[in-house]
Amino acid sequence: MTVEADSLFSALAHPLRLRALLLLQQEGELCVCELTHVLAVSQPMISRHLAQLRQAGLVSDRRQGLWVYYRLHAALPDWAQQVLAMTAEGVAGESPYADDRAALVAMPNRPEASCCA
Amino acid sequence: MTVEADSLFSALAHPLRLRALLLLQQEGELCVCELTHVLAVSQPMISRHLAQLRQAGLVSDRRQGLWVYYRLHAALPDWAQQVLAMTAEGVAGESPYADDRAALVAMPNRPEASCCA
DNA sequence: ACCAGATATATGGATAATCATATATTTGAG
DNA sequence: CTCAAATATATGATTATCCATATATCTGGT
Repeated sequence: MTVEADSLFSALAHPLRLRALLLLQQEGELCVCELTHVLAVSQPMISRHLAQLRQAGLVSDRRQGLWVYYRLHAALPDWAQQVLAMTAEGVAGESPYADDRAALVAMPNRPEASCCA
Repeated sequence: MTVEADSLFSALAHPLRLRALLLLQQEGELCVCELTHVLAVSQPMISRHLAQLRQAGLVSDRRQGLWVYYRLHAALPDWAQQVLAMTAEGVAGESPYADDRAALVAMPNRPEASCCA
């Protein structure tokens, strides 16, 4: 009941938020600078959309030094997580989703946090 | 590739379209008058949203006498159908989705087509 | 002619993009 | 240690764009 279906789907309705959520679903945790780079948008723009996702209760953020890391919210209902997982899998080969993942891997100077666990 | 993820999720972003699609997912086929009654909106309004779903390739329609029946499009990718099924299951107990199904069952004078198969 | 359904147009309200600015944290000079 | 600069992110405010609704009208089938 915490997260309504309406909130989830209006969040997913924007291409940028969809791409961001699918990335988070697959990567676990990403910082703002990574999302900015991969999605190739301005910093205020990604920040805006992340704020929306945060306010909708879909993601949670954590500050570590200069960086802020986002992940899917732990309280996301199971069905919602599965919706994301299924979508990620369904569109895995398509553009721009496949390119996003490639761009992430290719990104130089990623702040670690998950690189050398 | 026929149906993009973007189209699916922008369709789902409107509460009315979400409810309609979930009903179709569960019921198989419904006519416009049933959707109008259950969702309690004006005829032009439901017609407009159904037209959007049709143009997005999410549903197909079939005329039978006076009535027009809608169903999920047969060409919907598997993952998209699963997204709908999973959502339907996930919100089954919640409002207004549970009420919608109840209203459908309680509706008087439904055109048959699926009542006495 | 009557009924179910579809569409056109106009209007109001929400949503997004943009630029500028603000906050938090770290780094380095003195 | 303190203060200024630099970096990462967030937020205000404005403008533009899109989307939904309402009313009226049209079409297609009986």
